[in-house]
This record gives sequence, C-alpha cells and structure tokens, in this order.
Amino acid sequence: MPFSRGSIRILRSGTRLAVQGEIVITIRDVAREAGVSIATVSRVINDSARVNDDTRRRVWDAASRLDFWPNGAARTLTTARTNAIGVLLPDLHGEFFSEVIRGVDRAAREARLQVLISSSHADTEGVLAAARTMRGRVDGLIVMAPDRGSQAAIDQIRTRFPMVLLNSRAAAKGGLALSVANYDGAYRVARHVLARGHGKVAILKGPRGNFDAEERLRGYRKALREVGTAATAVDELDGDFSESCGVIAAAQILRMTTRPTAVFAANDYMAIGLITGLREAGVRVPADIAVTGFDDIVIAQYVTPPLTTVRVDACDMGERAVRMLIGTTGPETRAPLNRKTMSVDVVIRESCGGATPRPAATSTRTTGRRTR
Amino acid sequence: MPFSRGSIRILRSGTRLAVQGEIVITIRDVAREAGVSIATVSRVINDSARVNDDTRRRVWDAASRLDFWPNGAARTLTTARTNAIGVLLPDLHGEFFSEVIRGVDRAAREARLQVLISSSHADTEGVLAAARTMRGRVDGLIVMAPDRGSQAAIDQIRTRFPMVLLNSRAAAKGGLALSVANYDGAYRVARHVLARGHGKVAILKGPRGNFDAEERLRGYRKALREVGTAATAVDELDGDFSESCGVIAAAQILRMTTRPTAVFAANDYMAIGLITGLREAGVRVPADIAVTGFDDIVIAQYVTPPLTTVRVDACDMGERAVRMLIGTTGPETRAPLNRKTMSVDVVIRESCGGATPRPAATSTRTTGRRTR
DNA sequence: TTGTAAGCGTTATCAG
DNA sequence: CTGATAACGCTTACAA
Repeated sequence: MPFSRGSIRILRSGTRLAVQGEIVITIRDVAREAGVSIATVSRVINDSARVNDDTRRRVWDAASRLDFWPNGAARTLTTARTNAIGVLLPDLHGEFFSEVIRGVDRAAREARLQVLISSSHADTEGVLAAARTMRGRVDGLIVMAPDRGSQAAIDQIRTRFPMVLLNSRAAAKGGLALSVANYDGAYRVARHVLARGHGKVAILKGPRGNFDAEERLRGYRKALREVGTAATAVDELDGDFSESCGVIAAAQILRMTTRPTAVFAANDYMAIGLITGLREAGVRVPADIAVTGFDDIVIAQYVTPPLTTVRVDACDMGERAVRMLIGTTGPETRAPLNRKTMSVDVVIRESCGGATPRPAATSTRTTGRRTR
Repeated sequence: MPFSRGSIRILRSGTRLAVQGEIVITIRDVAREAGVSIATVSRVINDSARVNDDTRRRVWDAASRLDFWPNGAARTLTTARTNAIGVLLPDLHGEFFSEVIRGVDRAAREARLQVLISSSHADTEGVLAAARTMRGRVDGLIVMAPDRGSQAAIDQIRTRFPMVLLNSRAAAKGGLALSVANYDGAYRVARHVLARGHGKVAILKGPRGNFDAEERLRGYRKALREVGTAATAVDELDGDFSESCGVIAAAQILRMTTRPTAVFAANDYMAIGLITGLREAGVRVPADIAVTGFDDIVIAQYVTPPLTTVRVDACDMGERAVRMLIGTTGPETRAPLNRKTMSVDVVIRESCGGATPRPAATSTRTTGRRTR
C-alpha cells in the first residue's frame, strides 16, 4: 500500500479489552489521500451537499482504499444524535423477553437504529444507573419496569430521554406507554373455561408486585365474581412465573382435601410445570383438572395436552414500541399515541377441556420460522 | 431552583425521535455551579486524582443538585474507550440465542460494560455493515456467523476490533473463538441410542450451510458408521431448525414404506415438532420410533415424552465469550485461549427409549428461575 | 464547489 | 491541589 494507512494506536494500559493494535483511520486520512479538505470528505460520505462529481469519486476511492469506518462517537458529539435506542428490561429470561427484543431489533434495523440492551433491573437504582450510562449513547429509551417502585426513576428518566414505557404500572403522566391487555385476556380465558361449570377453582399467581401478574389476577377474579355461585371456593397459589413453581403448585394441589377442577396459571411456564406435576401424580388434564396459561409461548401447542392460553405477540410489542419512540406509528394509527394497549387472543386448546361452549380461534403459530 | 439548570436544546428537525425538549447539563454547568474549573469536576466524578475534600464535596453537591449525567460519546472521544461491547448475531429467534444474549448481558454487567446488539445477519454484507456502524461505539465484538461466506467479513472486522467468534466455521487465523462441541455431542447421543440396536435410522438435518448443523450431522454419521452393519439404511431429511419442519418430517416418515426406528433431530425444536407429528398419526414415541434432539431447551423436559437431547449451556457461552473478549478468563483457565470448545452433556430422557444400556445424567434444570 | 474553523462534552497534559 | 487548554473525530456555518 503506497499511501499512509493511518496510525496504529496502542490503547492505554487502563484499557480492559485486550486490544493489540488497531487500525484507526479518520476522516483526515481520507482527506489527505483524496487531496481534499475534511469538510469535503464529510459532505461526500454523508451526501449532505453538492460536491463535484469528480471530487466525489476521488473521495469515495480514497475512503474505500483506506477502508474508512466513521467514528460514531464523534458523529454523535457534533450532531447530538446517536441513531441508537436503549432498551431497559427487568430480566432477559424467558421467551417473552427474547421476543420483545427481537421485535425491537427488527424495527430498529428497519429504521437504521442501533439497539443498546440492558437488563436485570429489579430496582429503581438499577434502572436509573443504566439510563444514566446511556446518556450520549442513545436517542431514546424503551423501558420495561413491571415491578413496583420504579416510578421515581422513570419520572427522572423522562426528563432526559424520549421514552416508551412497556407493560408498566406507571401512571404515565403524558408519556408514551404500551401495554398488554392482561386484564382482558385473563378475564376472557377464565370466562371461557368457567362456562363449563366448575365447583372449585384455583389461581396460580405471578410474582408479587409484578404488574402483569396483578392485572391477570384481577381479570381472573372478575370472571369468577361474575360466574358467582358456580365457583364458590377459590384458592390463590403463589408463583413466580417459573416452570418449577408450577411443579410445586401441583404438589400443593395434590395435598388438598378438595382439589380444584380448574387452575388458571398466570403464565405458560407455570402452567406447563403444573401439568407435568399433575400428570406425574396420575391426575388427568383436563379430565380431572383443567389448566390454562398465559402468553402462548411457542411450545404451548406442543405440550401434552396442548395448552389453552392467551396469545401475546411480544415481538409485535417490541416493534411497536420502537415505532412509538421514533414517532413513526405507521399508517394504521394516527391517533394520539400516549397510551396503547396490545390486544390479545384467547387460544383454546385441549388443556382446558376443549372448545366448549363455542369454538374459538386456534393457533396459527406453525409457520416455518428459522429458530437457530 | 436558584441556579442555572442548563439549556433546553431543541433538536434539529432532521431528528427522528420525537424529542420535545431535553435537559442538557454538561460538566461546564456543574463547574459553574460549584465554582471550580471543568478539569476539577472531571477529576471528581472520575475519582481520577487527588482533590481537596471540601472541593470534592462542593462538586458532588453541584452535580447532584443539577442531576448531571455525563455524556458517553464525549468520554469515548477523549478516552478512546466506549465501555461497550457489540454482539452480532444471525437471528434473534429461539431460546438458544436469547440465552446467549442473557449470558452476554450478565457478564457485561459484571464488567460494567454496555451491550450493543445487532441481529439477522445472514450475509457477509450485513455483518460488515453492522460492524462498521459500531466503530466508535464498542470496544470489541462478539460475532456469531454460523453460515458460510462470512469469512471475508470476519477477517476485515478483525483488523478493526478485538473480536470473539462464536460457533463459527471460521478458520480463526489466530483470533479468539468459542464453540460448542456439536460433533462430540451428536456422536455421543447417537451412540447411546444405537446401542439398543436399530435397523433403520433417520437424521433430521439443520439448515444447509449452517455450521452447527453440519457438525452435528458429522457426529451422527460417525456414530452410525461405527455401529456398522446394525444400521444399514440411513435417511437424511432436510430441516431448518424450526418446529414446523419437524412436523413436515413426520409426514415424510409416515409415507415411507419402511419407517426408521430412530430419528436424530439436529435441534430440539425440530424434535418436538417431529414427536407431535408422529403422535398425531398414532405413532408411539419411543416405542415405535425413538427421537432425540439437541440443545436441551427449557421445555425439552416437559414435552411428552420428555426429550433425550444434548445440553448446550448457551448462557454460559455468552458469559465466556465476554470474558474471553475482555481477557479476563477467570481463574479456571490460564491456557492460551485462542480457541475454546464448550463441552456438552448428553441428557437421556424417555423419548429415546430410556436410559439403556447404562444410566446417564438427568436434567437438573428445574431451579426456580424467574422467567418473566 | 470547496476550504477554514468553530464547536460538540469530555479527559489529560501541562503549568501554576 | 487546581486551572487553562489542547486534543478526540466529526459536522456545519461561514467564507472564499
């Protein structure tokens, strides 16, 4: 290579990453190589102003010869734009989250935005600290804080970033918020099952303080109240959204003198653990006990018996959140989008005793997705 | 508030995010508020040099009064460090990926590193473009490119970033690489099943060109070769790692005049689809046909029958990748860590006909994780 | 059409 | 111990 290829920068010893030497080529190197000023190089690579065709070509040639990669941090500093969005999540576990992230990534890619992810924020301080480090690195934030006590942090974040609140309790004082119709979904699936008549019913709750869990609980309760005398006794079992606590709940149920004939689990993982625990004890689902879940994770239709549940399109939720954030809500909605709720579908499968009294939507979730 | 609270910056109209007005407080505001120079403020907030206790307190007071959030981009520009790592993935779908991301996030959090994620890079250009936009935004990259043809891009990226290659074919000319013992795992699970004696065996392959899929295929084939005369006929069915193609494969098998008595699926999703398809046609698993998977996704132990598979700790892989990248491999390994392979466990459950001839490890994956 | 130069918000190197 | 001030790599008025 006959020309200067920029300098090899040896990073300072404080550097954590084990960099040996890294080729660093700046706009200045390109300018020198092309025989123009750095301003012209900038204009060319950003296509931001009229540049002589010949000059333009020279610059592009130089840039590709040197394989120039613009520095994002420098751009950010001058433009006050990062072209990135941040996502703050409580925990990255479970299919629900990964689907949300997938949706976010998808919509972000479409809008040519990068995605910064930070998870496991149970407490206010964690969320706030994460948001803080994102200053100067993202243009906006998508925050999911289903637990109590994050309100203060959220309010503070809102003064610093455009933000969309996902599935959170937060009162949303004028902010953007997107949530799942937890209450509605729980109510509807419970109504469906209760229509068959059940004398004793149990509810397997989600984590205490979790907003989704609470909303679903409210929905179940409402359905039970409406059915009134039919379901006289209701047990509420504690759960934490994990499969294993479903297994534990099964054991609790087995110990009851009068077992429930239906159990509403606040999510699919718990429902699956519950079914497994019951089956191993020789209890038939749904013949002896009907079970329902929530979320419609991919596997719900493949367990035995296939799980009656409520479909939440987490991927779509992620996509929408991004669109809300960038203000491009698409043609379908021109409404003032302060608060939005994602509707859900009740998916009736065998675990609740079948599609009585009326047939309901069945899953179409079998398209050929590539999963790895 | 009696003091200047910084300026409200109205972002340029070109801005995509719907910012109204954003409080922007810089180190300069803090310096003015505290009555010191910006250099001193910097020293205090970074704790980078001795500062008079009184001055220090004044600065902290001013900073918190103004609620100063340092700008990451500016820091990056002067220090040449981002304190962030980038992750380039082929697709964010499926539990395997989400677990990898979880591991990455975990280890990154521990090392106080941010995580930039970019997925759906099927082709060389996509990977390269993503890496390019990360210049100045990350200190290093974790790249997963299981498909063919990414080699050129990877070589180019390596000149710009410290990088760890995940589960990739790449010849790794001196670079860091981490992969799963696909070959070994497939071989071992196949040997186990074949020990029961099978006259006809089928393999449900993963996507063409996918490195994991190819390695697993090699492993199965080797086991079959070794058993020799026992398994005379082997069918290789095409798959793409999705549940639905497992269902399709079941249909294909049902049409065969001589059905296989064992099927090795290259991942769990396909195995589950396969089992479902077979069962719906009245074929018993494992009595009529034994089935195995790969990955040991959470749900594998909950399907009916529980799935014999190969456990890959994807979360751990993500964590290790980060540690390799930051050169902190932990006390357990001081070996030259150019290439590393994650060992796998064969998990024998019912879907292959049980633990014959010798008992094998069973899943311990039932700890109370919180999944949502 | 192009070049010069002033920032952007920090950190780091000097003097004091 | 503290304060000026020069980078960092880029964009963008403003001049030429």
